[in-house]
Amino acid sequence: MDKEQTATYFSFFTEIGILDQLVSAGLEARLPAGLLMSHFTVINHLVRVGDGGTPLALARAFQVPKTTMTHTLAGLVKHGLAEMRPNPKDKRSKQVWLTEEGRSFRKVAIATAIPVFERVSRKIPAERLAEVLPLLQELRELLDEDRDAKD
Amino acid sequence: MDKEQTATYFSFFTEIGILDQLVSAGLEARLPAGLLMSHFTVINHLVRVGDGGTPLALARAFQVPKTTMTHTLAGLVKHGLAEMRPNPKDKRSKQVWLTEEGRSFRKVAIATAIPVFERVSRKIPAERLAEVLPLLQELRELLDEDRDAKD
DNA sequence: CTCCATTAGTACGATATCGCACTATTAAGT
DNA sequence: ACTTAATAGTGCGATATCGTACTAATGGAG
Repeated sequence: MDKEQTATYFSFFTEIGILDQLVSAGLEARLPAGLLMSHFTVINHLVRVGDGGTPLALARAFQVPKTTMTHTLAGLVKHGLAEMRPNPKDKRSKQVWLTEEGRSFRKVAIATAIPVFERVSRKIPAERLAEVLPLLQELRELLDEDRDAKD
Repeated sequence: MDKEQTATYFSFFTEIGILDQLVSAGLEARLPAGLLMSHFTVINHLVRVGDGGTPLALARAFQVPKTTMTHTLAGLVKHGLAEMRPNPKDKRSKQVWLTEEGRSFRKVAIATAIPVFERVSRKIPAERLAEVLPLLQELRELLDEDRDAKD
């Protein structure tokens, strides 16, 4: 791979990182006290993908050590946003379920971001982002598959 | 803003977050022991924007508390990747300068990512990312300006 | 010049994240 | 069935990140 191509990929992912930093910091500042981005992203994942999965599955989905997920889930349970149930199929394991509070928490959190979206939309309408979305999803799936690669 | 537009913005930023998570976790796993993503991103920023700035300026650039930046910079100094000098224009302040080790560390770190870029390039050539890059940069600048917004 | 609000950095305690080691359970080989 | 390897989750100690409070220096008002 030549230098220019490498630079393109690297610049792209650098921008991704900066964007995530800006969005995460902005959203986290609007969350209720005691709740962090990690809590929100887990809740969001459970809504998108469906709940009832195991803590370990969540840890893998987020590329995070399972001990970290244990801690994050404990926080969600403490705030009444999720509940842990024994896994009937495996006595070692558990299931993570959203509560109603968890689902409404997500809605409220997203709602707080709408003013930001509106300011962005003056310069960048939703259609322009929608055009790019498939590329991002394709890229995400590609990197997801690539996780186990050795080098 | 209607529901569909909101969903588009939100999905977009969700993808951004997932992508960053995948890329960061992958790159961090390739860094030398004791060095984290925070160290790499600061080094990278210093190369891109130029060194000699103050710790506080870095903290603001990364949307991070200044105490966090103090800690991260201490790690860079400890590993010989950067050095702190007194700021001749302000005796309260300091300047952060990259060492040669710091610059070569960045090159090595980027090089370890090239295999990933190459696997991605089989499905998504650099040109397709280059097309999208201006949009990401525009979006980043927009969000950057929006930081101080009240609601 | 003096006063004092502001700013740059740090010390310190609290929480988040991580790696390692351990228990309980399951799965696999014989 | 028995033995062993692999898996799911947790306890615990280490480091990262964050919020508060502090010191030193700056800069502006009078």
